[in-house]
Amino acid sequence: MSGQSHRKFESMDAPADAPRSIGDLAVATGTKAETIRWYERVGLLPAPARQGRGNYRTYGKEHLDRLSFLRRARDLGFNLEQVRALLDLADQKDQDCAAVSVIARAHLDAIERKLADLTVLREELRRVVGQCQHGRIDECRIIEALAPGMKEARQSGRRSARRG
Amino acid sequence: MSGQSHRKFESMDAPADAPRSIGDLAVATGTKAETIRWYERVGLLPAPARQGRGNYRTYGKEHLDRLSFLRRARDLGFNLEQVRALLDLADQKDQDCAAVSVIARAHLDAIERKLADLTVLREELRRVVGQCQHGRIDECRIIEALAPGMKEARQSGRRSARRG
DNA sequence: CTTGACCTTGTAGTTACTACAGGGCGTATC
DNA sequence: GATACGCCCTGTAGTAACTACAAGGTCAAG
Repeated sequence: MSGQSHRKFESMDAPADAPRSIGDLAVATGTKAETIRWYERVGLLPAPARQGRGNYRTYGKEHLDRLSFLRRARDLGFNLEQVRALLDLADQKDQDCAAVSVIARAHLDAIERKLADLTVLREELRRVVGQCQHGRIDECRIIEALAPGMKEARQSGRRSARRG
Repeated sequence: MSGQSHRKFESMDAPADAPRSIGDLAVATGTKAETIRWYERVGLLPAPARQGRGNYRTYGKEHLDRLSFLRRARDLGFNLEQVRALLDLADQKDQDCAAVSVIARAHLDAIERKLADLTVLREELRRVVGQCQHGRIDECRIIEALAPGMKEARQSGRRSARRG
């Protein structure tokens, strides 16, 4: 892949702080090059130096670290606004880290809420699936379970999941 | 809210099959009017009759049922493609309901995978959050957990950058 | 007649990317 | 030197599932 054909920059076996092309950084962090450029455009990654007439981006260790941080936070489910806040905080090394904790805890709470919702949802779907007798549609319990009102009018104002 | 000021159509206390304005339908199903119009535009809800010079949409019970079905399926986490398939199936009442079951089961599987993922994630975040000692950022364990290589970036320490 | 809630259409914004299109650059090989 | 190929560049448009206006028309009450 990268680092064995005619590449311009150092390959991945080179020292970790050697300059890297966007492709190298992409491989090293498991991020597509297009995504990296996009992070730069929206201000999550600083614009790297450009080298040569090709105007190619040249990344160093600080980019690798920052992007790794970003991707790991994304993997943990933080959204980009949160990631941006965390990155800003990480740059202020002499500040109190309480703000970091607040963001992380808020996210943990959100995940726990989502887990609870999904658990309820799973039970309901299990019930729904379990009721299917493989008959014809007009006696299918799945449809019935999904649209209680389609057989007889009934409504209640419960709306909770989704949108979080 | 709806159904007590000078409204054009029947309020929600009226018979369930009375014609409804888009606002009434919105309240009855917990859906925004804009979303209902959007469902119509993408073919998930049939275009209702229009009444009067105002060209207002006029909904009947079949719309209420169909939209309730749609919203309930969305609440259960089906995406719109799946909902569309379910609605199409529900319209073909003499078909076998095995297809419905397949969709529901596939979705149940997806939910179970999502639950497993989220559980892992929660544990990881809990661990991360639990390590915070509320000190300064440059010794914050949360930041460290997100990017082990980053804190040393400008601090002269040198260690090999790991990457999985 | 004015007010104001409601409706209409249409377009653009959201999140977090992804997918091209159309072109330039760098190195290896013939 | 020519060619081939892989990588890079910018810019635009597309995705899901809505949401948020903007600019205007309609209806019923006071």
